Amino acid sequence: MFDSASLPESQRRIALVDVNSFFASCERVFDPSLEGKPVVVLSNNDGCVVALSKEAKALGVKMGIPWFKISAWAPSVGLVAKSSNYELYGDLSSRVMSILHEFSAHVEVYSVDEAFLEVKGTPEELVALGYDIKAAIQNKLGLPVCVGIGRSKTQAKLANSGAKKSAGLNGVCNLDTFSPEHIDRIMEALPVDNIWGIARRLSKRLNSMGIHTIKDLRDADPVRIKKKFGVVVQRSLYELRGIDCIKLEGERLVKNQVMYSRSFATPVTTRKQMEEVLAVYAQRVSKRLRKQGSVAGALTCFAGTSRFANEPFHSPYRNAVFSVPTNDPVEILKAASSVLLECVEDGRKYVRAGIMLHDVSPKTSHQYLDLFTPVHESRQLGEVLDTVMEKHGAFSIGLGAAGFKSPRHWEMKREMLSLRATTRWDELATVHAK
DNA sequence: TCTGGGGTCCTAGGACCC
DNA sequence: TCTGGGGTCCTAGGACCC
Repeated sequence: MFDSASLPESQRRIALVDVNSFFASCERVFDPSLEGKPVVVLSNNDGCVVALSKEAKALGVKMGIPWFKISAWAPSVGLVAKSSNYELYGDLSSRVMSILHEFSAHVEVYSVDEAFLEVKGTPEELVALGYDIKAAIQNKLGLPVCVGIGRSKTQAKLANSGAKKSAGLNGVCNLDTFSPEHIDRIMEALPVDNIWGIARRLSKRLNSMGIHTIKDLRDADPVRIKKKFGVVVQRSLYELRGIDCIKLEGERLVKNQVMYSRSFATPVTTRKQMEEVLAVYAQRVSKRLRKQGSVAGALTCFAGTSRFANEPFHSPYRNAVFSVPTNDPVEILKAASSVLLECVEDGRKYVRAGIMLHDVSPKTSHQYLDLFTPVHESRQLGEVLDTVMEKHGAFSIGLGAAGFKSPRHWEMKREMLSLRATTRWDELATVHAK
């Protein structure tokens, strides 16, 4: 463990550790033949590109492009596509995070592939620490990371993108090692939307006020910025100056909102089919809720036709409130279908649907009387479904319309799936001796 | 033919209260 | 006929993130 306790508070810094092209790098861990090749990972249904290796970026492939638009061209440039394998990524992610805990007592897991760490030390010590972290994750997992270090999360983000872009830094960038003049030059060269928290809309409005670069925002008047853009942009401004306003948080294990939503492999066109969909989705969303030990007080249920079709875009959604907070799949299904099915129209081509649960709270906080406990919940139906599916597969049991043995036509398509090598015994990687 | 999924935080405005 | 002002809570929607 890096001992930071004896160092003064003024040497406290924030490091952002981020796995390079995370999904693509995970694919490479168990398929070394992908090393050095352009690789993309596709969203569910093999729809769009959601992750790209550096070689794929160099070919000009863009994040979010639909796979069907480049699949014919891909072989001619050696571009390899993989379906997303979230089981594998999730497992490697938790291994990365546990390694990071060896380097700091305070780690905030920010997303599947990045974390903020509290670190202390002189600028040189912190650069050395960055290389240690990088080497540990490379050696233990075979995943490449970059480390950015600054006085605030926003500075750490900026440093991290520097570490990624500038080959001379070898993947570690500590802003404290640059002179103020050098930092000015860096900030002057970067458009304001390179900042964490400033995207297209805000940067357009900032531009119209004459704020074009990161330096422009850093040096702007905070009061004026707050008045025009609110506290969020003002915080970014202070963070750029090195005042940390966005505190390091603990890991958020319990979500305030839980959603299950999927696009269909082929459109759903009738209420009857939509009812099947909701039955499956209710089961899955309630499983997520039970997994974090919560109950929900309300839900939103939605469906949508394609934005890209000739027919007018139609996306009905409805809310429902439970009389008693619940995680019971039967209650969730009843509520979802009663509100959504009345606004779903036979004959339309729905391409997606979802169920979102709100007012999520810990189950233990509701010590309500037996009288008010939904009858299915009192029989632990949700847990029974979880157990049977765990043992006999996702289609072995289901609620009402979802209780079919075979997959439905609208179920997800993943044609280029890699092995779930770290979580399934029957999908272990095979090593071939030469 | 084929265009992702799962979150967070903030704000403005309405409802309601005294 | 006249019709305040301040506070809180809730919700929908916007913007952002990965």
